[in-house]
Amino acid sequence: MNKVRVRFAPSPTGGLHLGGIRTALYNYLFAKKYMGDFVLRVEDTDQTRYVKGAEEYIIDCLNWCKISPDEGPHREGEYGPYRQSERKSLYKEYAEQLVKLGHAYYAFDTPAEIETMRETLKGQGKDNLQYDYRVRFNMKNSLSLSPEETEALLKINFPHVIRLKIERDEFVYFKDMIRGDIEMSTNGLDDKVLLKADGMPTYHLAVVVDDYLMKITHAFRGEEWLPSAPIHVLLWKYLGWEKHMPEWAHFPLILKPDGNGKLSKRDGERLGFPVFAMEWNDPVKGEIKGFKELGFLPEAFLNMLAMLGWNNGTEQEIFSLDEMIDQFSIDRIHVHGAKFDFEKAKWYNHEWIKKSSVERLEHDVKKIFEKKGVSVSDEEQFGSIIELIKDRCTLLTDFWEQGHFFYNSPSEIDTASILSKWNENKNQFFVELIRTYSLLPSWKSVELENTFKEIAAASHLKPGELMLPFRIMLVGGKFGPGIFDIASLLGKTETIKRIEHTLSLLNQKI
RNA sequence: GGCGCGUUGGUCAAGGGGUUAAGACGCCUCCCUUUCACGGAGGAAUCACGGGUUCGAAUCCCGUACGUGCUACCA
Repeated sequence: MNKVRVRFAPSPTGGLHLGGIRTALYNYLFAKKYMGDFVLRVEDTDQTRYVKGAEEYIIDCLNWCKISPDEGPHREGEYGPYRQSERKSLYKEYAEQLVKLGHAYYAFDTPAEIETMRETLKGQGKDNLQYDYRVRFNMKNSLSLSPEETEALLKINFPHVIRLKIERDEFVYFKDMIRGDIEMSTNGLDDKVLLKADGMPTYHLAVVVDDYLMKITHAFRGEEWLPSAPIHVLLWKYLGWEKHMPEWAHFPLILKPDGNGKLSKRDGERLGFPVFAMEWNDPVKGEIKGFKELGFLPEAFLNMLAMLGWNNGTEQEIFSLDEMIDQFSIDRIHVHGAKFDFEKAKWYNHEWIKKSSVERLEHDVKKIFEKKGVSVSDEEQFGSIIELIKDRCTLLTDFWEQGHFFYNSPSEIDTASILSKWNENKNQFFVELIRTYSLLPSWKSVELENTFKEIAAASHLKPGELMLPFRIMLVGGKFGPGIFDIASLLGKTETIKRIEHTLSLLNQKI
């Protein structure tokens, strides 16, 4: 059996969204499972939609997700070039071969003429406005023109395209690895343009030629391609490559969480969640944040994406990339689309943060702190802080909210919550606490707690009544992990400083 | 409109003739915690509809409805 080769073939037209990454992921998983190659092919045949920087961005996203392609424009293999625009001359050759074989023809119609044809059809009450077997002999093409006329037009380089001649009343059969046997009539198909007037191929020609030349064994793509699959199957046949045709699989779509339709790039801003993997600097709309910037771990992002359309049949929901490679199978991919749920996406991230080691998180969290103007000097303390708070962080960015008070003393202190039940006894307790704490030989969480409780008992106060004030003194409000853990990590000097500070605030207010 | 593909709680889903129809997210209650989370225990909530086939259908067949995709010199 041939070596498995799959490809991810995005168009460099802007940010890479969820669906794109998932397609890349499934391709990657399949390739790695069968020790095959994962190829990146840039489908930049539409010059009008080309966006500068999009290609590099796509590669950056794949790298962030750790599903980097084995071959691509950034890493040439033996099947390059990997940009379709650089393969332009190849396609023409095959398109002309199809003309010679009688499966395609030159068409010289201007856009206006095609528009007229559609208007006429509409006028006749037809609702099928396609350029197909019903109208092609009335149009200006090498089928309706004499060979001499055609030759003359080609000679003066009259703008033209090459169209596939779709025969009527034929049936195309093919097998989809997810959906099984599929049969479609050619009657609904139009004579697709194969080669555009600018000499660039359309997707239909390019995908077949490139998959053949790049020795692709399995062609996976979104479900939106299913209706045009017969065109591709026909092309494989007409070009005489039928024996080399890849196996097909069409992935279900990712749908909008609210109403209807597939998730689009616009839905993110409308619904308040990211749709791109990473921040995309749109030339028109400016910066659009991605999952990365929002604080997602790539492991979680991929895990979430994988489960949106696939599972291994067990209750397991958390998978590492390696586990996914091990467990993946195309036939367990679902056949229907799934609505994207941002809440569930966050849940995956939370799970991944909880199970990640300090070593794994350190670097990312440090960058977030640095962005906020805090430079971490004590690595060991920082690690302990991460360990202490990671269970309460859903996003990486939550580490700041949960941990900033270790580095900055609270700018606002919720004295109101203390004041309502404040009295001289409590004040005395904290004065005594400062005195005792400052004499403490070691500064461990348990000892701090024991000492605290002993003094409370001696003062005839319930520790519970004192812990909330203590918490507010140290962090400013009613939040955060265990208060003695906080004090322990804060250190003696800082702890005492914060108690004194709040005490003086309280005295002013009484 | 035509053609294709779908349809299990609000969402993601397991299940493919006999099940009390798993599990997860979210929501609610309680426990733990004298903060908030985490964790633990419970709860509400589902087989689109109508016909068949069958002793028996969420599971098979047909129809309808609904959803979704395609119907470009875009991918």
